[in-house]
Amino acid sequence: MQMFSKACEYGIKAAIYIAVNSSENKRVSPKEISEKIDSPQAFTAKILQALVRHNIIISVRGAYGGFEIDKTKIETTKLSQIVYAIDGDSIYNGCGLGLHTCDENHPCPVHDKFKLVREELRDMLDNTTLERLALEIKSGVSFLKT
Amino acid sequence: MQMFSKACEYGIKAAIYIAVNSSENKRVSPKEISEKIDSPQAFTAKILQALVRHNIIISVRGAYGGFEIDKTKIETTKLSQIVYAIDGDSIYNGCGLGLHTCDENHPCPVHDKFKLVREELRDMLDNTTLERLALEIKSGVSFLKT
DNA sequence: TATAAATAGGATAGATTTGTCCGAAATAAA
DNA sequence: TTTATTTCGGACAAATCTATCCTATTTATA
Ligand code: FES
Ligand code: FES
Repeated sequence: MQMFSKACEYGIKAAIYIAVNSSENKRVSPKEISEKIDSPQAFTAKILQALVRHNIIISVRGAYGGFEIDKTKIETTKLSQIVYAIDGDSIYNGCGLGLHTCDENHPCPVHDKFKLVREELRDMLDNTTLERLALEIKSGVSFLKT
Repeated sequence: MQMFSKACEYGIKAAIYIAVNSSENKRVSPKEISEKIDSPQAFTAKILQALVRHNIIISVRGAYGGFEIDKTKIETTKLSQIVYAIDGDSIYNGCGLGLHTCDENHPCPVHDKFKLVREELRDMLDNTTLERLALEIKSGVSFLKT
């Protein structure tokens, strides 16, 4: 079960790391980020660009630049927004067995159960904020690598 | 969210189609299967071989051959066995954010929630038999394509 | 204005997954 | 025993995902 793509994994962890630092008014570089979340640097930079385009994080070009996230956005940004920016809406639509449409009136054999699991995942993504995840990292309750 | 690989999707649907037919004492060919479940024929044949190697279905070579499944096995085979035969145990282990190990004492930021979703998926796979899925197809409650 | 530092973005390479092709091996029936 | 049929299995091809490299562009500071 590949819940998220690699790109999405890196994006989530990078966003959390940026949130942790922005809460302390520190801008961070792709180099630092990829070291701290254990991800390939150039690939991570690409993913950061996507998060910038979706207005989840802010990039500052030029000397003394880097990535940061608006403090108010740390509180409001949900995991679902990050996943959407990178993987699109594939979480919400699509049949678990690849039928052309996931439809109550024309369900595949695992539709009912699959839908439950997916709903739970959706709730999880919709109800988890960057703020909470960043706090858990700061307090040492959870970790971004190893 | 790619819950199952394409190979796994095809494998599940193929196994159900074979079960439906074996319950009526009909052997089926990869050609017929792939038409009925809307999957690429040669690729599907490869996946069927994996199911044969894992003793989930039986293949009969030569003229009048094809694939079938032991009637007693229709009742006992669980979805989890099919998934395991094709995708391995990736459903049960591995961190949702790619940490080297998924560990209660060193959890990633989404560990608790992720674990819940995964447990639910695991229960679903462990408690769903081929028999029930085949019956739902026969009764027209669910569908294998479109 | 010149320079150094940093992100943006296109081109490309590697890895994995998905999919195809074809000959070999097996089997039932004529 | 021959033939037609069918799965098996290896080689190969295409598509997608992951990852790297290099140059352009932007910006702060001297
Ligand atoms: S139709 Fe397959 S998951 Fe809904
Ligand atoms: S450590 Fe990430 S899911 Fe368990």
